[in-house]
Amino acid sequence: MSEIPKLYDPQEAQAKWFPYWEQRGDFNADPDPAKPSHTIMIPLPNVTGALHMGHALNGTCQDLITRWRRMQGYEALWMPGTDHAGIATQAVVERRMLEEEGLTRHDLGKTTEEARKVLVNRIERWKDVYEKRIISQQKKLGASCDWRRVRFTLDEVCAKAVRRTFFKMFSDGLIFRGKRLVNWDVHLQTAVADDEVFEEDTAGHFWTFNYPVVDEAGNPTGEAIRFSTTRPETMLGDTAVCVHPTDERYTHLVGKHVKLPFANPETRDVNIPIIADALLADKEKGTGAVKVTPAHDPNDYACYMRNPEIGVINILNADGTINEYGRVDGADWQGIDRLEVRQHIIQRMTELGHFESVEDRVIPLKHSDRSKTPVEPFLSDQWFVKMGPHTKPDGEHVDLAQSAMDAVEKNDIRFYPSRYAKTYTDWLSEKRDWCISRQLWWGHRIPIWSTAVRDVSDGEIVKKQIESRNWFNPDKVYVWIQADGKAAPSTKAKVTTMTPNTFVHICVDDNGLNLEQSVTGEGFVQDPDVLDTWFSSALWPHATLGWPDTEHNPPMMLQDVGPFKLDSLSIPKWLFDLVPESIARENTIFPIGVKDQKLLIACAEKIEGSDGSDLTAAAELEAKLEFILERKIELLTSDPNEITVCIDRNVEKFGATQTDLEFSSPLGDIARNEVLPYFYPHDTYQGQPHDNKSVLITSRDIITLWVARMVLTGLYNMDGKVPFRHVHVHPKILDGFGQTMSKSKGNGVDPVDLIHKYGADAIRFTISSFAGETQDVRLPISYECPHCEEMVPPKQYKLDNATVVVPSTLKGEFPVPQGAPKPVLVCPNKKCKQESQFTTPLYDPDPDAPLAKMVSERFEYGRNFCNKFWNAARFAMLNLEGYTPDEVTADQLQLEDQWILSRLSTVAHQIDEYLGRYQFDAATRAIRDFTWNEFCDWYLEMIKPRLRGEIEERAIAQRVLLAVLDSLVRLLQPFTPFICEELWSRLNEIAPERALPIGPNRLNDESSRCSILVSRSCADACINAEWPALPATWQDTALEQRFSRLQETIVAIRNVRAIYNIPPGTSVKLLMRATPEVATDMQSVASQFDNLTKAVLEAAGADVERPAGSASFSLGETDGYIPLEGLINTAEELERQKKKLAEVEKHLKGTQAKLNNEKFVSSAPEEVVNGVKESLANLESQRASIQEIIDDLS
RNA sequence: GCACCCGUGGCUCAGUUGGUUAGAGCGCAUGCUUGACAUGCAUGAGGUCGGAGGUUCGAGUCCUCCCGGGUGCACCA
Repeated sequence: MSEIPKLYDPQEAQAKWFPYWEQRGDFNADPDPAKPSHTIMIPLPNVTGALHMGHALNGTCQDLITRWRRMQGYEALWMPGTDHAGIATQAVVERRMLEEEGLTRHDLGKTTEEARKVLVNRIERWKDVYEKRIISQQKKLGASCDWRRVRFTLDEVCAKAVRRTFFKMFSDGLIFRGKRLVNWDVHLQTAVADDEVFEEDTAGHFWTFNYPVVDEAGNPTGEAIRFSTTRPETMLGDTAVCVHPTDERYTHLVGKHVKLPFANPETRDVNIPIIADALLADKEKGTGAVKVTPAHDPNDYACYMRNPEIGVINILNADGTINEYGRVDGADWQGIDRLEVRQHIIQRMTELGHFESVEDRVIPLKHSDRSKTPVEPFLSDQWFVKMGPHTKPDGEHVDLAQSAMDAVEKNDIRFYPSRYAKTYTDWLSEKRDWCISRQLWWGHRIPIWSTAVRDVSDGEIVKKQIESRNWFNPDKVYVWIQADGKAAPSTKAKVTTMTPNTFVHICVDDNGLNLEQSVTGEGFVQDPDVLDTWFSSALWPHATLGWPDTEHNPPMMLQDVGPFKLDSLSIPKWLFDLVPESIARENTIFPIGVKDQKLLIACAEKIEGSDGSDLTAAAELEAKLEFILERKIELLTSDPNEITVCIDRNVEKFGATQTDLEFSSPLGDIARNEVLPYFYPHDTYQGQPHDNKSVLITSRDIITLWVARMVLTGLYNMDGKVPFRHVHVHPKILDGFGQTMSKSKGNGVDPVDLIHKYGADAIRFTISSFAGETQDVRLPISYECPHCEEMVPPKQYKLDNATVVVPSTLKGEFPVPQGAPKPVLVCPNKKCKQESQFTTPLYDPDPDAPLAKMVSERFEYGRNFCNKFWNAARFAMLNLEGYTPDEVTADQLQLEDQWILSRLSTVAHQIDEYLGRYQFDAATRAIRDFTWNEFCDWYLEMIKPRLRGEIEERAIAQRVLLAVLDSLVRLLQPFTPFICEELWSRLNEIAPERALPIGPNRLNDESSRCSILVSRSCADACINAEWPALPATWQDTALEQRFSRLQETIVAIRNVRAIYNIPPGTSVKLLMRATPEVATDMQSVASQFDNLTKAVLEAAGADVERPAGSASFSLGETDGYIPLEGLINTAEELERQKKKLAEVEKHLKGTQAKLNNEKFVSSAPEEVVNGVKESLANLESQRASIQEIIDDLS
């Protein structure tokens, strides 16, 4: 065996064991009817950027559960992947493009379609970089995902599911076209979602104007109606003035009109109605009258929906300039920016005498997160999914939101902690229709082709087109004729009527014909928009398992798997049989699947050319590719099926795409998707009852956006089956100031930096100790000086409206003045005082200069624990010389053995309970306390004499020690997998056969001579080892109580030793007064007093007298005396005892009062009363003892 | 405005259905250089559980109000 270093080296273990697991296929999960399944779908990270602490927490929880279930015998799938995150990713790439090249997306091609292709291409490259980085970060943390199954929301598998779902919903009439006010970013010329908008208080003005009231002929009546606005330019789009129906100032005007002072009668009505609407107008606010601009204000739009006769006028172009409605009476503002037009209008209104007043006001203005510019409310056509009750064309009733609420109501899905069910239900109960179209280029393009029918002859042409096309197949193509002004879809459209002002929308099923080619040029144009990112991520749980393909398992990606053995992969047997031996030789090549009667083969380790040369060397691979292909084909010409070869790392070079890597059988009856029914929650699998556990582990901010939508699409697509049974919501990680961590605040910590400093196990262990049920964890962070590793605390810095975090010892100014040097961190360590850069959102660091990383000392918790555990194992292994595996019987066990086994069983059961409720913090504490405070501090110390003793007692101690250590390594594997695998391999080397505690016998059954520990050989790897199932009967409360009496006594002796400063090497005498039973018990463990605190038990019994000049302690049941003639200061000892007495008397008083209270005695439960009585007796006995000592001393 | 969460020793957090003397880690103090571990060992100090009421034999735990911190959703002419 190699030497065991004193310090655990996490980096070495990480480098060694992750590739080991991956190559062995330990993370792989494939359907196995003999095993129950456990599924976790990763909350897919965005490819926008690298992972942060929140992801680390999220990943740790999932990996913990996955590893735990895997050891318990579940086929545990943790599905990895990433999200294309439409708007966020496109915005990042566009912003970089603009900063670095001065290009907008429109500059990328001559036509929009061309530019679109170029942009998407660029984003794809960005995605490749970050996807890789994200996956490598996750692997560094030890994530045991089935990495063969990595999915991306835009890949072909997900795209199929998206198109099928869209078609299904469309033909069910659940998808419709409607108007909606969006937040329009005039700078990026795109809509931004509500959650991508931030509010900023901006200095603005609050103008009051008036509109003259006119009579029916349009002549002024002399009256005017006053109103206020912060955006005067919207007057161009006013279509009404609104008052409250009970506002007596205005009731006589309702139904009359006002004249827009300078409106152009050629483009619009110049007289607009005065309407009453209680929801819009508020008597108390402003003048009580409000102008209505439906196209540019959400409330006004809602008012218009209630009063459609007033009409809508959109006055803006996409770039924020005013459109043709800017051509007004006496001026032309078309093409001028809205803010400039605002000034013109104020001036014009003033000239015409309609200005009343203006005041300064701070206005909360919505800004785009992406461009940081103000957004404009902008009315546009969007696609929606109906969330509430709906009748499908076939008459069936659906209610997507309701179905998702019911699933939680019926407990098909449970939230942990349960309070989050409320967030979920509250949001769903609004049943607000889901706007699914986004004006972006990066995403799933909406599979709709449309054309407008302007007049009757147009309609006839389109009608003939549709009817005559051979591509029209009612099952694959769904046509929706959207009549003017009608938002909801008609019933399944027959192409009969084709009235003017109609839109014809065609949606094609994924398996339908290629409409793009068929209809392009026929007047049909594909919708330019893409789908909301959440539309594809909502399908994640079933799409990644291959839905809607029922005939093939989802394809897998083999990436960087390295050399592996043929038999280590879970390949269906039938496929295995197909491989000719000549291909399988050297275990280097294995079949991947069959496609179009072609066998796909991957080779991994070494391919020999005919001349014996190694063709797998990376540099040579490409050049000799053709040769290999030919060679293999030639080799197999006797086979009726043609053979294609593909290589794991470079699939695409062989002309195969990811989707070619399909597991499918050439035999018809096996050709079905097994992965979906096995891993998606079903109660049965292959006709047998099936135990599937599945949990979604996520943070609370996406309960609505993501969790709710996964449930409703899951129920909709999967015949009413929920996508997961549990939802665990974990806390958020905040910085030391209590703010969320983010790049823009400069307080984001890169988990990889932490892993580098403390080790992955330490990070995992610390993180899981945070993950409790009460939300939000503060993680104070520091900058680490790159020169001397000094920790530099952060401080907050207010910058404009944002708060950023910067080092507290800083040289330089914020914001950085033009041309001035960037601020730098100055190390506060007097011996260092060197400067360095630091992570900040304020500017990019120079790549060459040293950078202070962000770390947190909190992770020493985990690091120290790992090291402690390492050394405990080290101690055990150093003491295993001469170990022989054999049975241990109950009567061979010492007190400490029985105790540690009782504790072990208790803790193992606790861990199962806690993990089952996702209480990671409690589980972590339990295993830590056991390992450190019980196993190390007491058990190891107590068996040291036996390990140095005679052969027989040494052998028993070794066996029990090894059994406990073995269980401990297993129990810790989910928490700290790397160190456990390292220890496991060392244990397998030293003691391949070791005791696995099993068996039903009670430890305290002295008459039993049955073996309670049975040796057996262990699994190769800890990751696959059996999870400890320790008999609950080993837990022995009485024994644990006996043991704590011993512990308390030892602590009391140590206390005396510390107080009187007795050197560690000096022995003391100990006398104990106790009941005969306790005295006997103490005598039986007398050697431990000597061992643990150098105290020699001289006497124990009921009649032991306190020797003069003794230090004393009283524990209620027992009193102890340590003769310290000469050492003891009588006055000090007296003082100490008096203090103790006062303490005891205080508690005694309270306890007596309780028992004197008749109501307490009569109404409290019996065991509580008995407990108090016991406590009283104990206290009284203590008081008596202490009093006696005091009398003696004074 | 509505909803949810949090406030426990200097710091970060536990505290199960109310029930004997409220716990831990870090930090602090004192003492430990020989074999598992100073990323360690031993001992100790430090808390009227944000405030005020209430329910109860009994409240850190339940109820009401208030104060402070956070989050989500709505709204802001």
